[in-house]
Amino acid sequence: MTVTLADVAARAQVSPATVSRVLNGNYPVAASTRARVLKAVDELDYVLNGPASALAAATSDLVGILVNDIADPFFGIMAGAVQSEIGGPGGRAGGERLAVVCNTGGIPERELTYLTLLQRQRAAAVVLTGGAMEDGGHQAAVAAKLRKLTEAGTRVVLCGRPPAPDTGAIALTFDNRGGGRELTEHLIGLGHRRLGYIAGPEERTTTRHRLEGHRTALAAHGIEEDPRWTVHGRYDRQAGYEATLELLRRDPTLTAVVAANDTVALGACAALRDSGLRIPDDVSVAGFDDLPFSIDAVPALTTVRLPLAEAGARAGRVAMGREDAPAGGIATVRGELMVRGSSGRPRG
Amino acid sequence: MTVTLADVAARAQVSPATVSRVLNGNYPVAASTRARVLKAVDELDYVLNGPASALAAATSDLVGILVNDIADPFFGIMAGAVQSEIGGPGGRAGGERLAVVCNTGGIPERELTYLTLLQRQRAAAVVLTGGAMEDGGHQAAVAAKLRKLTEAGTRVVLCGRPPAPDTGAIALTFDNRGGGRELTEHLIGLGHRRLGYIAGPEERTTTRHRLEGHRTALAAHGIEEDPRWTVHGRYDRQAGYEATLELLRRDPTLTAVVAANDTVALGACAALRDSGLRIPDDVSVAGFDDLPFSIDAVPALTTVRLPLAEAGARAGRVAMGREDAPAGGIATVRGELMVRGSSGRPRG
DNA sequence: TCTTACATAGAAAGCGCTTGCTGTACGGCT
DNA sequence: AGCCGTACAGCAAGCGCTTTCTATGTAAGA
Repeated sequence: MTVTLADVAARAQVSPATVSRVLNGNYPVAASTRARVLKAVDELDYVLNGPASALAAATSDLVGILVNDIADPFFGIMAGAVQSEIGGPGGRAGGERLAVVCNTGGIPERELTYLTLLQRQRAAAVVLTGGAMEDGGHQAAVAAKLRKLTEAGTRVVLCGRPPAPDTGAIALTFDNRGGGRELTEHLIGLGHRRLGYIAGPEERTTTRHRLEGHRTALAAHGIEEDPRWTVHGRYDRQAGYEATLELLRRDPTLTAVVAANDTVALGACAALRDSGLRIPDDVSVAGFDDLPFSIDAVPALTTVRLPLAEAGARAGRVAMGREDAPAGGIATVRGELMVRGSSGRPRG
Repeated sequence: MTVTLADVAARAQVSPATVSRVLNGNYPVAASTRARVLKAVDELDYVLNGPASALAAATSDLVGILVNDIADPFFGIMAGAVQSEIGGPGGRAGGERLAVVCNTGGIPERELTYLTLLQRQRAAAVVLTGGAMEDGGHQAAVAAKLRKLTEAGTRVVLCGRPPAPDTGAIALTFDNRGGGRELTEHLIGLGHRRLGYIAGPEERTTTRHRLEGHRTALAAHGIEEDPRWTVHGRYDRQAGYEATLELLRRDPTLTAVVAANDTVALGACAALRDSGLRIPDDVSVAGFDDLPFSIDAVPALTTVRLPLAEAGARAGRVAMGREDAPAGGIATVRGELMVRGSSGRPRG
């Protein structure tokens, strides 16, 4: 049998109530008593029963973090930052909180299941990172779930995700549209007029917003877009590789390739190299996110830097109520254009 | 007030016991009754109270995964694989389990705190990934904790970590020593005799084992190592960059640089390039792990591929009792040498 | 027809903790 | 000296669920 509060109480010659109060430190206990209790706890190697405590107190110290792909540093960086702020071990603030990182794999139903699981655990807060799926029914279902959570007192923060109106969720949204526009404008400014675009999976807000930004820039400069210039694919290297080959096949005269994110851009670079094209002399390449490895690409990747760690940290603080929510519950986080070696003037 | 089991019972005109049994499906319930209960659950939007359930049943559906750095794909890939196997949402197997990814940041005390937190939550299983710290006291403390956990019925699996004897923990250990040896032998085989080594942080098993492998190879070929050829640093790009400059400063005649992992190797490449040296013509570079971006380095990185996803998946299955533990509770996972463009014959 | 067994459903006793309320000293007042 | 406020400590009632044991209705066996 494991050691219980009562065992500690018996050994310290006090009531269980007193032990509980010593452990929670939310009620006056005489120093001598406290010492006696602590000694007993130590001697018996007592560990609080989390579920019992959560049940009785109707609160929990679990914080959920939903990510699309935990193996992708884009999410890893945000998740790590959130975690560092929620006052888990190492965080100075109050009680120890346990961060639960949930990997949805970008699968709508999994996202919902995890939210239910978190709701079941009576999570103290939930942070949803990354773009949302655009399937109508799913969005409504998620919104309903989020509303339930906030109503039950769980703080919900969206990090790098569009706002979810009327759910009580706080949103720190990335300005994907603005970043996309800026990036493409940079290329247009260099003289590019024929730009391929490798978009992410369809039905994703991130994908759509970045693409919209790209198109806005084209339109603003009177560039008519050829439908063949856009290819959709997953957010991974291989998709970038294949999409680039496809782009090249469709229109070998392209002078630039804009990728939905850095990982995809890396695949694009590989495809271009394998096709005997030089970067940026023959074709310029641009990514998005500015993940750590982007600067190590050769040539270094021109991209839009998203302050992932900062945004994650802020999301964590907001989730813990340690920082005020932005006005209106919505804040926009801007990206910063990073011009590097992979983009240059088009040939000729 | 939130909806409770009793509410559902009342609405379905059955006892709470019956509702519980329908929900858990571990006791015969007439089909008609079950349907009625399920209907009530649906209508009331009932969500089980996790803590209460865990308390009463003395079990929990939480599975902990400890990682050193969640922003590092090395850990992200393993964590994702573990998670995909523990039967969380998406996993077909039985109950929904919640994976708790805990970021220790490589800090000993945090590791311990997280283990206590997991113990407090009565986690069903715990997977510890990556190398262990070699601080004696800490190791003993962790071992004691692990023993407690296994004694309490929590399954403990070490993934990519040396075995912890007498703790009841199951170990899937990476053959870092063998990989390190093979890698260096490859370079020696190419003709290198003056090899720099950028090791990871000291007091880490991974660091030590890889370095030992390297030295074993040198010794086997009668190469006397110059103490100046080894530099320690963090497992990140910047550390690799700085260490490489330091190495070059100490001995400009080095013809190869072996890094503790791929990320460090990338930093090394950058430093070499910035120093006007060509890879591999002037200096060969090698990494370890074969993370996804390694193949995109220019030239592609010679490295040792560790089957992170496979190991993680296996660890997950073992943790769930879905796969038998290896004989003796210890299995060694080998790496595979990947020879690519970053290594070549030394000049001259 | 009466017993024996089986399939379900309910009653109730906790699981280990928190917390509102109720003592009980003790020191400082008037 | 008598009273009250303060500072602790304990009692006991749950928190919402699981599960053992018991009760009941029914089908099968004698």
